[in-house]
Amino acid sequence: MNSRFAVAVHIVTLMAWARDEAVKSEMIARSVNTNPVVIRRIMCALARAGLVASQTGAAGGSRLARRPDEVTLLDVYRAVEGGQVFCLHPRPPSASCPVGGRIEDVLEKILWDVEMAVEEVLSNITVEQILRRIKAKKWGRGK
Amino acid sequence: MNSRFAVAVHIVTLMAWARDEAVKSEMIARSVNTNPVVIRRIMCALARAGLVASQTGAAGGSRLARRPDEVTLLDVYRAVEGGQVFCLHPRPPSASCPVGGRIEDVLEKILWDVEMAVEEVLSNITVEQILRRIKAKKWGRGK
DNA sequence: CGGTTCTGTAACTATAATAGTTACAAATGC
DNA sequence: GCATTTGTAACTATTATAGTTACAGAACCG
Repeated sequence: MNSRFAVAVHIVTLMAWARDEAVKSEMIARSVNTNPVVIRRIMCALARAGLVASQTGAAGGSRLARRPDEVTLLDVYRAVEGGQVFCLHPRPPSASCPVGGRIEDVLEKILWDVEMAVEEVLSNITVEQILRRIKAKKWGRGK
Repeated sequence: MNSRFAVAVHIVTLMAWARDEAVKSEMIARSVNTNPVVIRRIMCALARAGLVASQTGAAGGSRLARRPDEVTLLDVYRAVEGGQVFCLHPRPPSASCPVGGRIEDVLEKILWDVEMAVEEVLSNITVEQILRRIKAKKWGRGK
């Protein structure tokens, strides 16, 4: 299990919150409660996918490259997550067994269906919606 | 990523294939191409969930505890997989940030929706169906 | 220009999960 | 009683993840 997806959603939400203002990795790191380099690594993946744009130098930082309602969680998922939720056997099953020789094809189709179901859910949530949900939540300013 | 789910499906399929005959971990290990202890560990999880029944001793082995059409992949998934597909932040976000203080609730709901979608797909596939799909596949007896 | 402030990235460490392995006690059937 | 098989502990190897330090290069500002 890894938390890259959760952190990536946190990042894009912060940038949507900041509107057109550039956000620095150090500020994001404080909000996420981690190291700035961890943020920059994930940010880099988001930039490669064209979701955010970063600028080096003084007054640098990152901002969303698209409108928040044009970025879905599927975009974010694909940007930071390698591939599949589940994986197949680490070593190929025995080809001389009637089950072992054919199970991989069957499993592959099932894992594909699972993957599609996950992506369907994620594709229907935009960063804009997340921001709205956050703003709708009561917030007494923690400590 | 882990392959426990794939191996567990392989195991129950082999047992469905074997009908009422007890299958030994050593035979399963050959088909899966791994060590018998790896099989027994996963088998143990399946037994704890009531999906299979094992017997020690000579002429021992394991068999399905229910009919193949009464075991779904959701049962298998729940038996061998701890919890969620994705997870939240490793360390709690800053409570003093308007986004950090509220993002976890929002994310939790989303991850829940994803989990439900995965379980929905898995709950609609039975071991019986897997066995049928395998039998339907051409098989020239590998090497 | 020169200093300051950022990002991008390499390199390293620590931690944890997974899989694989050996070993053996306890259970079971013959 | 003896052979066989599970359940489980203990250990190793490998890998992924996260966290950290360090620094080159870009960009702004005076």
